[in-house]
Amino acid sequence: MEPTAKTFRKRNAILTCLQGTAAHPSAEMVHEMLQQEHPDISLATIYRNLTHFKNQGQIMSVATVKGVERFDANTEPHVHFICSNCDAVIDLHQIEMPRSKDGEIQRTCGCKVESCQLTYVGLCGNCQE
Amino acid sequence: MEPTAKTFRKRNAILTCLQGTAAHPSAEMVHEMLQQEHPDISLATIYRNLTHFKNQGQIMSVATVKGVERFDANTEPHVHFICSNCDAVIDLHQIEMPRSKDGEIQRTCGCKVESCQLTYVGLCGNCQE
DNA sequence: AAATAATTTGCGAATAATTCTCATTTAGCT
DNA sequence: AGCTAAATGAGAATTATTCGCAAATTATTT
Repeated sequence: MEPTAKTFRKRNAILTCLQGTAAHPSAEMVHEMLQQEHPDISLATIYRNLTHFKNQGQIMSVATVKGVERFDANTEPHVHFICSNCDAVIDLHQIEMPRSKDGEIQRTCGCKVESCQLTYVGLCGNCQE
Repeated sequence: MEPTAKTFRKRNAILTCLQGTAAHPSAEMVHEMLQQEHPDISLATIYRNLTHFKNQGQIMSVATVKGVERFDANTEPHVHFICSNCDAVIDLHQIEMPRSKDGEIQRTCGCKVESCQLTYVGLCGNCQE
């Protein structure tokens, strides 16, 4: 069965939601954001599709903030900042990722690198007063 | 009340356990590791003391792997590798942390950096066959 | 050393995030 | 329309973590 425009309406809504936000939302946040458009969408559907897209490589999990997983439709490696007060997850596009050390890691410990995350933690502008 | 040798026997056992391992264990893993020494120790005590030490800055949470928080008694910033197959958390002492960009982050987005984590994900030596 | 106060602990219940089951719906194909 | 496969909703189940409280341990005072 080939996917068409009408297929997977809610599934697509979830991906579109993620692509249209910079908030790096959790499953619950996506659920809330979709209430207008799809008031009957189930939380289970959100979770199911988030793992689906994650497996497909269309989204990635960028962090677990206070026990809650946060997602990003931008799968290009980039740096994040997490506010330990308000739990905001913010892109730091200005900061560049350190150049890949995959070869060195493979050589020194035998580990095969597939991805890399650089995350700063602290207080965002709002939470500093 | 001043702490003495006899005080906080189980509390100290938990810290010692963390200091003596490179496994970056979860609460449950610490619980298992202490079974010999303290067969009656409760999981709640592990959790309580892990948060206690974390608040004191004596340990830190280094990652959440498949929904489970992992701890490290080495609070010096250093790089980690997480195996997505066996969930091992490995120190990459050879790889250096990128030099602190705190000033640049403060300037560009107003965020005040308190800590930083660099984490590689992939397959460890054992899990590559 | 006994009495008292403060802290830590064990146990089991409570919470919260996530996953699972299964019946129902929806979409695509004939 | 009828058939098949995939997606969904609802609520139950699972899992990690926290909480409440009484009992135990340790420290402090007498």
